[in-house]
Amino acid sequence: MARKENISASVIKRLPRYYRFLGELKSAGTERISSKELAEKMHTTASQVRQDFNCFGGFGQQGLGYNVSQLYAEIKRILGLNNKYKAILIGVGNLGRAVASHMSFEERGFELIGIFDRNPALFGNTIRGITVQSNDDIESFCKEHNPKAAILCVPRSSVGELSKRLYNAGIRCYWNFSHYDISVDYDDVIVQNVHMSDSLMILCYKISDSELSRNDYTE
Amino acid sequence: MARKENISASVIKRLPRYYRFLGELKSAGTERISSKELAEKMHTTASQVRQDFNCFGGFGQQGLGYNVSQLYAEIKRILGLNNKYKAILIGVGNLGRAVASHMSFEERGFELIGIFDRNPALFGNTIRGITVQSNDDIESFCKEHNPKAAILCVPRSSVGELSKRLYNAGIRCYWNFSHYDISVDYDDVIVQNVHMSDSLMILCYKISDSELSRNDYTE
DNA sequence: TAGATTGTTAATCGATTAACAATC
DNA sequence: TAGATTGTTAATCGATTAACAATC
Repeated sequence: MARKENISASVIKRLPRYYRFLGELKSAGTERISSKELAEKMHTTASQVRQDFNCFGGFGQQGLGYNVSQLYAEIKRILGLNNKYKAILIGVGNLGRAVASHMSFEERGFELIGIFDRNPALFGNTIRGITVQSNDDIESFCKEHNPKAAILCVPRSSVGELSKRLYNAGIRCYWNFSHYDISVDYDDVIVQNVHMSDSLMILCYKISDSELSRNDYTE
Repeated sequence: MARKENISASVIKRLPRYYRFLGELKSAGTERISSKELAEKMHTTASQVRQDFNCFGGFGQQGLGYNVSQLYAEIKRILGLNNKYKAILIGVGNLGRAVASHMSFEERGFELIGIFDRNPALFGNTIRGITVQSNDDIESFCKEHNPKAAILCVPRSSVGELSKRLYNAGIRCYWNFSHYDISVDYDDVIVQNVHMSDSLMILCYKISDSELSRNDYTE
């Protein structure tokens, strides 16, 4: 089957996890795997595994299952990880520094080409061989290097103004760590949020909910 | 209506976002808001807003809408943010340091009571007034203080062994930043993942997919 | 009272699971 | 060929949206 027209967000969200598990299998030297085996490993269902892969065309062999290396390569291609989208990072607090220094951009389809902060004390520092520049230089830098994406590691209060500047400088793709909804301001942007606080609140909900249910039993 | 028995994950995921927007409205001095207005602000639908809130009982007034402060307080209660779950953090790299020093645990239902690392060079450092201790002391610390949750900011390769130790020390709730699926090992744990790499790969997918579609038009 | 907006039920839409013919 | 497992269609389940009676 050919690639489906519109892949649902549910499917896309699962792709990185498939990619991870297949990467492990590949490293472990496993050559073939059936949808049933993979589903058991990942705590999901064989039906879902097959449905997911078949959104992009059939990669398996009836009677034999899937070739691990081939499937791994296909998912890599589907995710677009062979790209080298130029990205700049803004905000070199602890979080920005963690992202800049430890994230494997090259393996995730990106290339970090610029780092910016508003604090003069940080200008000139290098992270990963990249010199931290002033936020004031963002526009000229974008004009010269045309980055595709911006990584926002600045406080919530700065994002409104900053995203406006980045938008005007031609950037339409954002990896947003701030507590701010960029997609509410623009509708022609691609935004991927990492809302850590939201995640912590959901953990809190799960814990308190589990305690509620426990009380239901004992009372 | 009384609280529904099982709240779906879809609804729960939206709660922190409601909480954020209502917090802003409250700060701005808005006293009442209708599901329609809130939906427009948040780029969602009035139906969904009302359905979501009605999972937990009716907080609105027919003809008048919702009282912002009251609704804010209700969602806070629902999320369990009034709790003070004791948490320990393991791994003081840049990411661990960012989380330890900047996350508003108190406003998210948690209290950070211990920080651990395996690197002796860090022992004795203080973050947020908390002294970094050796990973070796985790068991005795847990025995004494009984933390509810563990925050994992260690590399993927350490999580298998570490989560086993934490599990044996009685911890069942994990906020996991590592690239590792704890829930695959245990089925009586509560895990909330922040998989930053997965998020970056999804951004990559979205970008490359948007470029594919553009090519479809021009060809 | 009339207008507005909720709470809630019904309809629609989409995602997951089950089933099975195709085929390696 | 027989057994296994895919690709794909059909059935089920759940989530979202629409509609409207209840009521402030």
